[in-house]
Amino acid sequence: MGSSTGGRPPVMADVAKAAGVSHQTVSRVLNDHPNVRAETRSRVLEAIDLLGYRRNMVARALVTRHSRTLGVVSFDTTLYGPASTVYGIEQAARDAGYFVSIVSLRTIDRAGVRDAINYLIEQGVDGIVVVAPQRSAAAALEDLSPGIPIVAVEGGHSGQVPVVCVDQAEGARLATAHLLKLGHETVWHVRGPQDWLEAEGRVEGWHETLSTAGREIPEVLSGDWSPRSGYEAGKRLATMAGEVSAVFVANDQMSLGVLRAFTEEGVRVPEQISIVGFDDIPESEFFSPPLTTVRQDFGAVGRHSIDVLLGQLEEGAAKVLERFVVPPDLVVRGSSAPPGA
Amino acid sequence: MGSSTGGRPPVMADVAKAAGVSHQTVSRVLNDHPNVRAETRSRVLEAIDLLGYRRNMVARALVTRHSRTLGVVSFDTTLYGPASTVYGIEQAARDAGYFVSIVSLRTIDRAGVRDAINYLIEQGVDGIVVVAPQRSAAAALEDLSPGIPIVAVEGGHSGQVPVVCVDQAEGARLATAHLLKLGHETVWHVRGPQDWLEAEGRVEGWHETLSTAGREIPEVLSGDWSPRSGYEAGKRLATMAGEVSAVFVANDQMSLGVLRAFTEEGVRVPEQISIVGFDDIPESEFFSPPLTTVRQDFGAVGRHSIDVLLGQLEEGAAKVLERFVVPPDLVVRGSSAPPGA
DNA sequence: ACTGAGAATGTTAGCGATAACACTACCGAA
DNA sequence: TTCGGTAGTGTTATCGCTAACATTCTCAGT
Repeated sequence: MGSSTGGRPPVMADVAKAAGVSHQTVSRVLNDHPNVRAETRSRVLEAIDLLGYRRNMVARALVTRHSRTLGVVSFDTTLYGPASTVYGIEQAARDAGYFVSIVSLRTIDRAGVRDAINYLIEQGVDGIVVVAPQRSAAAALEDLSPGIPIVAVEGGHSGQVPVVCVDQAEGARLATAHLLKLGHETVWHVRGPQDWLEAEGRVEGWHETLSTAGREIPEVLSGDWSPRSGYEAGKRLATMAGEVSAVFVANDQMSLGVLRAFTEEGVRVPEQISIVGFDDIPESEFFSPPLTTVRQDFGAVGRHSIDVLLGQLEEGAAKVLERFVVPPDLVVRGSSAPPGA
Repeated sequence: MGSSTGGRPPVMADVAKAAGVSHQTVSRVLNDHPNVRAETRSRVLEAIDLLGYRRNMVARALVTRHSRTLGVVSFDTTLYGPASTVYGIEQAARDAGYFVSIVSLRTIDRAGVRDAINYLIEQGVDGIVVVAPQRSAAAALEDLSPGIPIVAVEGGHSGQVPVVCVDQAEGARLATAHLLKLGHETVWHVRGPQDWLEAEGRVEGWHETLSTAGREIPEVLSGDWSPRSGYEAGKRLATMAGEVSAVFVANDQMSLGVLRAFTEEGVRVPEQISIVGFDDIPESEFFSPPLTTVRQDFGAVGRHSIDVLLGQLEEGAAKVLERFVVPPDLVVRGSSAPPGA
């Protein structure tokens, strides 16, 4: 590749010299300016190819004040939900011609989120998506230095930034109503961890559906999203097998734990107890029995968050603080059936 | 925040004026140069705080020629393996004071990988980690424009770049030997997709262990990592329940599918057939029965890849092209037992 | 008091690109 | 012929920072 540039990678001036034009003309070719003669353009392109020239985006970003890079702040991208969301965001960003820089927090707290955001701003990102599924993370969005567009995914309606999220309460309503419609007297619930907004939303939808239907509202069991915590909840539910006929579990991983506990305790699903999960991870279809669950469209969440972000970027700060809600779907499989079936 | 900078974000010169020093002194404070009087330093820091100044890393990168950003090229970061690897890389990079820019490919082919790498180089990353678990991706590393350190994770020994990976063959040996030791005559295998190096490595270790032990080598079944493909393989294996007593499945998701198929066909695990998986995803412990599997330490892979990359960065190109292998572990659970137990 | 070595600070010159403006052709209309 | 408009190109300034060198200050040793 690079010849006659003395070892160092070629810069625009080298291309200009090789093509016999000014560096500005090279810049025009690179940026598709209309006022360049076709012959000149091809001569420049030839020189670029010959020298193996690559534009220095850092220098470009310095003068244009745009890096065409977006920042993403997330939490534990090993979990299916966050991983899928981040993937969706990355794909949507790239389709829009943007790069993605990721900061994956180990623990989420106000300071961590704020630091991550500052870190990204220093790096010169044009906008930031914060995947903030926890109350404490959402809170961190309250005290923000303005000046850069931010979108929260799965965050609360903090009022400070636009939010894109799946309608958790609606998903819980679908799940609970499905079980009631099958004929169950009431529905038990294994909720997610306290600090998570998604867990709250699911409790809310479940609670609302039961009370609207005038049903008894059982004590809520708690988990931390992990299969193990579901297993523990399942052990407790198994001891109450007489009074429990249907359980709405706040995610699929915990559902797996509940199923395992039931299997160990000889509780048959769905004959004795029906189970509905949440997320529709790829494994759910192959649980024993296959899990009825609520599917979230993470790809849509990613795309919308990028849409909103780029909207802010292009239309300036005057943009309305929207709240974009993606509807979930119920996927019915073998883990739910009429009581005593 | 920012006052007296006329609306625009403050720059170093603004801080300098506010502190009554030159911008160079501000730079020195920011870069922890020794030759700054303590009193001056604190005056500068005060001004920084007062103005809400944030250093422009883009300008800094332009002059230092280092962005302190690393690029990661990956494939389908929704899968547990890649997601965990990327997470490990990101954490290790941040601990080392580096940012991470991610390009997540939808499909992996030579052109895609090369474009992604060029894309990242243009962006000014200091080095690149390519998570290239497929043969075609590894091939893309052959024809590389040099000039920037690259490390392959899970890639083949292409000879062009250093590689960090888990010893797949060793994991397969552990799994197969475990089943033989339990007393099984031979071990069947459900392999991963053709193009994947990990799938090849696992086949290799399995095959080698069987032939070393002088056992018959059964026909290999194929899957694509998905639970569904495991399910289909499981259906076939169930029809041969008489002659099959042990199966080594190339990942945990497929193992789940196999388990599901066996459950449907009334094949009991581990009484009739033992199963060993690979990966140790968080769900495996709660399968029915809990899955014996091979654990990969993705965190270690991430850390080592960053180590190698930074090593290249700091010690120049003279670095040896190493191959760093992380050993896997066997995790014994309920899905494996002596034959006919 | 004088000197010289270092510490502490300031000044100038880029990094590699784009923006803004200046300039040269060339065209058709007056 | 003269003029104005526009397509095509070049020149200069600038983005915000650090490197390199220049300068001033401080203080011990004579």
